[in-house]
Amino acid sequence: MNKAPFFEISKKLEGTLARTGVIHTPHGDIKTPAFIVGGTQATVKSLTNEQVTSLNGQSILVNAYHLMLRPGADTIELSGGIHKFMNYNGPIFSDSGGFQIFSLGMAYKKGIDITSHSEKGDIAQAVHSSTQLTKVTDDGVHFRSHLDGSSLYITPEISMDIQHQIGADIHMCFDELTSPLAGDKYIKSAMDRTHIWAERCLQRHNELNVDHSKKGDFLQSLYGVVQGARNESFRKESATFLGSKDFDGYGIGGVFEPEEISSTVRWVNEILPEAKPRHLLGMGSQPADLFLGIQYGIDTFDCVAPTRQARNGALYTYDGRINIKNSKYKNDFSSIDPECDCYSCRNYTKAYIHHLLRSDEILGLTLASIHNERFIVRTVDNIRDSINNKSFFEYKKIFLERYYSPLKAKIFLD
RNA sequence: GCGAAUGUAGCUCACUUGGUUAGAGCGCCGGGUUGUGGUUCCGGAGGUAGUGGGUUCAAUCCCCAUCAUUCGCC
Repeated sequence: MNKAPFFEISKKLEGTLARTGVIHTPHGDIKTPAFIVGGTQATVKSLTNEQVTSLNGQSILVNAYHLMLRPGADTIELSGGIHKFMNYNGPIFSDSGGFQIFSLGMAYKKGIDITSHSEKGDIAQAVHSSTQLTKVTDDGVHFRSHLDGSSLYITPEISMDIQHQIGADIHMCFDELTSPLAGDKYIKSAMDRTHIWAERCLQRHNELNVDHSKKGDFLQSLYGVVQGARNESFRKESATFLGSKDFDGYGIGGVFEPEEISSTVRWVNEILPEAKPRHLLGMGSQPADLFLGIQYGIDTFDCVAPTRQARNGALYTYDGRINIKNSKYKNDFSSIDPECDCYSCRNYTKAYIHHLLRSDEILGLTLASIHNERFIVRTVDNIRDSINNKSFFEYKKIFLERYYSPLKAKIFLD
């Protein structure tokens, strides 16, 4: 069972952990650094795959948790795999669903999740809500479907079975995410469990790949997922442990704030094997995330916020974020950003998109999503170019000082 | 012309057997969203209770007049 080279580094930026390169997958290459477009339920909300491709999206990330609930992994397997099911022939990542089970899944649509509670510092509530609807054992996790409340059980092996049935190119290990505000004792035990689960995932994954090989199907890849919250020694321990195992790449989970990137992500990436790609899970909704992540060694990002924010009217411009639903745009017939090359900016005005979103018209979601997704994808593409031509730091300074303010950008420029 | 019903926030309507600061939904103004929450979440502004009298310690509420709207009848 010989796999082609999975990741190749092209250029490294001296004095940083940044690099450019290529991830080779059975469904095409990904030039890195790259922003992986969020397509949780086997669709990038409001966009066709052609639109994703035309805004230069190189790859889509789907979510095993959502897909196992609906339509079910069996249906996707029966259809011929996720690429055929959703008619997307580019590289596809799948997330294990660990995050949903530990945060979203238990309190879906109730405004209660670990992130929001960590913002409020409401540890008791976060811990309470995280223990109410899920039960973690060393073997696996009992939890309830957010769709119908039915009881479900996932182990690392079941997660790999599901992900292989779905059939993406790159999978994530089933991990246990902890609140950054949880106690060290719990963070440590969850991390240790995540490590054992990672070994179990890897073993099952390799067995499943043998099956694929026998059938002549393409081989799938697996990333280990680093945890350890904000604790430096835990993060380093996690990176050391997982880095010694034969994963194809690594996901970094449990990072919530851009300020954590220059600490947490750096600790981890200084240890992880340089020759393997690193994916920052769930981060990348603002330029600072992208510049810092790449500077500290991230190769790929995924984040649903650009499209979610677009659907709610928050649009990126080089001069900062605007809310297109504000009344001041009612009669503004200029494009969202005069420097933007996206389909929406080339063809439509602020006033029109303002009207569509206020009227709850479906096209508004599409035009806004195209703009935001293009803005983020282009920014990562431009950062990649800036590494190749060694202008990274100049580009970063100019971009961030303009997007935020020179004062605010300062915390990201050290 | 006669009779009836209804007039409370921009709109549609509540509540009050008469008693602190008259509420809701929608709309309006603004903010949030990071391993997905389109139809969402969080704030905020906005009312001389049609108008004028009367009864009462106290009226959006009871009474009278008047105006407006709607329906019905001549």
